[in-house]
Parts: sequence; C-alpha cells; structure tokens
Amino acid sequence: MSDRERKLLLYEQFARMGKALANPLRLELIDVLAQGERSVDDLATSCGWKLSNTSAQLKVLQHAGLLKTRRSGVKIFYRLADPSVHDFVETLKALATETLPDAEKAARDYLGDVSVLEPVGRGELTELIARGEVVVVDVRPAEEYAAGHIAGALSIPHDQVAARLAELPKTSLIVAYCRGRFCVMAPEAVRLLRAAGFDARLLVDGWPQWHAEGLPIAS
Amino acid sequence: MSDRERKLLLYEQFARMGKALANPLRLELIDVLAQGERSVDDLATSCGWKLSNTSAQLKVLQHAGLLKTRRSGVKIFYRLADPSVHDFVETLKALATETLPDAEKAARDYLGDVSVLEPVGRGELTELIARGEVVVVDVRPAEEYAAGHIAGALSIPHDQVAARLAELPKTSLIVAYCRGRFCVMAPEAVRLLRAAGFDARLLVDGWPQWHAEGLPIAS
DNA sequence: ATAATCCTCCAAATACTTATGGAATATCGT
DNA sequence: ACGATATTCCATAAGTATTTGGAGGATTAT
Repeated sequence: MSDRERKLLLYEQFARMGKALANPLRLELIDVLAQGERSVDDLATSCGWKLSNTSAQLKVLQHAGLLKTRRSGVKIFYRLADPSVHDFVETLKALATETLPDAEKAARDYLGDVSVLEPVGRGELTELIARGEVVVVDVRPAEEYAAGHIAGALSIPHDQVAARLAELPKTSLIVAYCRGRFCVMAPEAVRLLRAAGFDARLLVDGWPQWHAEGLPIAS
Repeated sequence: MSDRERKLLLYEQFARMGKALANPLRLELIDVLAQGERSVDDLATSCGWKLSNTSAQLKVLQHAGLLKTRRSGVKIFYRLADPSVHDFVETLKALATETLPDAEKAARDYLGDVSVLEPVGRGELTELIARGEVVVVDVRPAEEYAAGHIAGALSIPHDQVAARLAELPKTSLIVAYCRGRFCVMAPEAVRLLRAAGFDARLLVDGWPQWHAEGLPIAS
C-alpha cells in the first residue's frame, strides 16, 4: 500500500468523526447524555424522535467511539464514552455560532438575549452559595436532576416553574441552570421569574461544566 | 414558530459545522491551509485531487465560515478564517485517534512509531536554538516554507532530503518539522537521516502550533 | 413456557453528497 | 477586443444518509 493510500485511509477515519457530528439528532443526543446516562426510549421521548431512528443514531455515535452502553435488565443505558466528548461538542457549537451567521441567528432566535439575564460565573455562584445568599434552581427534567445536580439545588423542571412560584423566596437571589449554554430551559425560567417579581439570574453554562470542574455536587 | 422548531433549526446549524468536517479532502485542505494561504489549483495539485472537486469542497468550507478568500489578479487565495479553525480540527483528529481504534491504527500505519524519534518539545527546541546546539530543518514543500517558517530553519523539502545530506552536519543535533502531528514528512525525514548516521529528532507538532504560540518565526 | 417490555435490525422511499468532465465566467496583459 | 490563465458552475452518475414501520431478539416477571 502506498503512502498516498495510507494518508487517505487516515483522513477517512478523521472524517468518520466529523460524520458522527453531522446530524442534528446526534448532537442533541450528546447534549442530553452529557447530563447523565439514559435509556434508548427515554432519549427518544426526551428528544421527540422515533425510537428506531434514535436507536440507529445512537449506534452511529457508538461506532464512532463517542458512546458506551450498559445493560440493566431489559433496558440499555447509553452514556458518553468520556467527558472530552462533551467538551468537543461544546467547542463545535461555539465555533458554529462564531463563524456561521445563520447559526448565530438561530441561537439568538431560540435563546433570546441571554446577557440581560446577568449570567453568574461558577466562581461567583460558589461564593454566593458559601454565604447562603442564593437559592439555586435546577430546571432540567427530574431524571436529569436525579442523576446528579449542583449541591443544594432545588429541582423545579422548567415546565413546572410557573405553577411552583410559591416555593421560591422573593427576598433572596435565585440562580437557575440547565443543560448548558445552548439550552433554553434556564433562560426561560429566569425570564418568567423576573416577570413575576423575583430577583433571578442565570448560571453561565450548565450542569456538565459545573460537574467537569469538580465543583460541589449531589445525587 | 414553536420552540421545538427553533431548537431543530439551531441544531441543524450546528450539524452544518459537523458536515463541513465530514469529508477527508476538506480536512486535508484545512491542514494545508493552516500552513498559510494557497490558491485553488495549488491546493488541488498539493492534495492530488481534481480541480473542480477541490473548488467545490473549498466552497463548502467557506460557506461553513471556516475559510476566507482574497483575489490577487487571476488567482484566488484561500486561507483559514481564524486560527481556532485549525485548533478545532486538531482536536477532532486527536479525539478520533483516541476513541476510534481504526483511526488509531490508520495513524500508526501511516506515521509509524513516532516516539522512537525522540520528539522535542517547543520549549526545549527554543533553548537548543538559543544555545546554537541544533540545526532546524523544515521539510514541508518550498511554498509553505516561503509563507512562514521557524526562525533560522533550513528548507529541505521532504522529497529532497536524501539528495541533500551533504548540506547537513554530522556533529550537531538536527530537528525536523512539518505540518503537524499527523503529517508524515518529518518522521520520514528523521528516519532517513538516522539511517544515514545523523543525530536527528522530531519536533512535536508542526509549524501551525509553533506559530500559534508566538515563538520566533521568519518569512 | 408465556407475555410484557425494550431495543435492534431490516427493507424501502426519499433526500443528500461526492466526484467527474466540460462549459461558462472573471481577470490580466497585449 | 483577444487569448491565456484561474476559478466556478452545471449536469450527471454513483454512492451514502435519513427516516419510517414493522419484524425479530433479549431479558425479566409471572
């Protein structure tokens, strides 16, 4: 085999990794799996795609070495093969919003203007928690909270925030978080809380980054 | 438009970036362009693909916001839109070789065992240069050397090394470099030099990383 | 065993991607 | 204006990806 053929084979392997990331459902699955392991139909339901398609796309990611599985009884749980997979996909999304005007626009249309929600850094939140000056709210679905959350956070899934305002203090700062920088759940919750007269802010990024930095967690 | 539709639109934009990286020629083009700007048929010749296909793939990368162009007379020069594009592709390649056994094997088949070539770090090379204890050889094609190289490096394109051994000292250490971690030119040159009795080592990574770190350069 | 549950595989329809050769277009120097 | 050079566009053919519904396998509880 010639050098030229070997080079093409190598670049074809690199392109396989690109192909794994060339599909919206697959990218969404990685985002959800960055919250913790999930079963196949759980993922299908959560992302709103057909079971057979979800299974097929999970297999694609698995064959690219990005996911691993664990069987528990009748269910199969998928998880990220390594936290670096999520970092890489975050970099992809950041690069897309920086270089593709259409992606930047799609992010703005979906998330709205996040800067007015006064994003709180992870360091700042750690201090606020230490001083007892904040209520942290996890607005992700209950399963994701159960799989792991910021130590001391309250679970109020985003679709229940409006109905559970009574559980939150009007006198203290509230910081909401969700799946990450491109997740709409916490920004929506913060807007709702602000409209209802609460002092609410957004956590920069979400659970995966908090977890990756080794900050205090619970589950 | 519903939240769900907006979310899908956003993830479709992210997937566009993945798609841009889902083709071996496109990844190779990014590697070559990380050495400096190049014209279309220069790239086609250098990568060994048909002109029309090279042009089409360059357009795909450009529409993904990864490349920019500059016209100079009858030629059009493409370049990376930003150095972060190259960083990102390096991360992709590293992730592929770490998670995909086939990719790791393809890299080994193409590059051979690089660790026996005693790779020199950039810091170490800077010191060796300062002490005048090394001859640095750039084995990339002459155009790439002309577009920018490590300060003080000698240009001996990889296909001329065997014929130009007389230009190199037997008494001093020789360090060769090329396009980067997955480029075969410097590893081959070091093996050739060692077989001919020279004291040769490989520079870790290649020109783009040296340049990105702001180390001494010339052109 | 049998049924229930969960997941994977398969076939098929549709849509997209890649690669090619050749025609069309743009720029420059004469 | 013309020819030379460099690039893009186009039609086309072959290949690959996506999505679906339903059949087929595994595992568990009865």
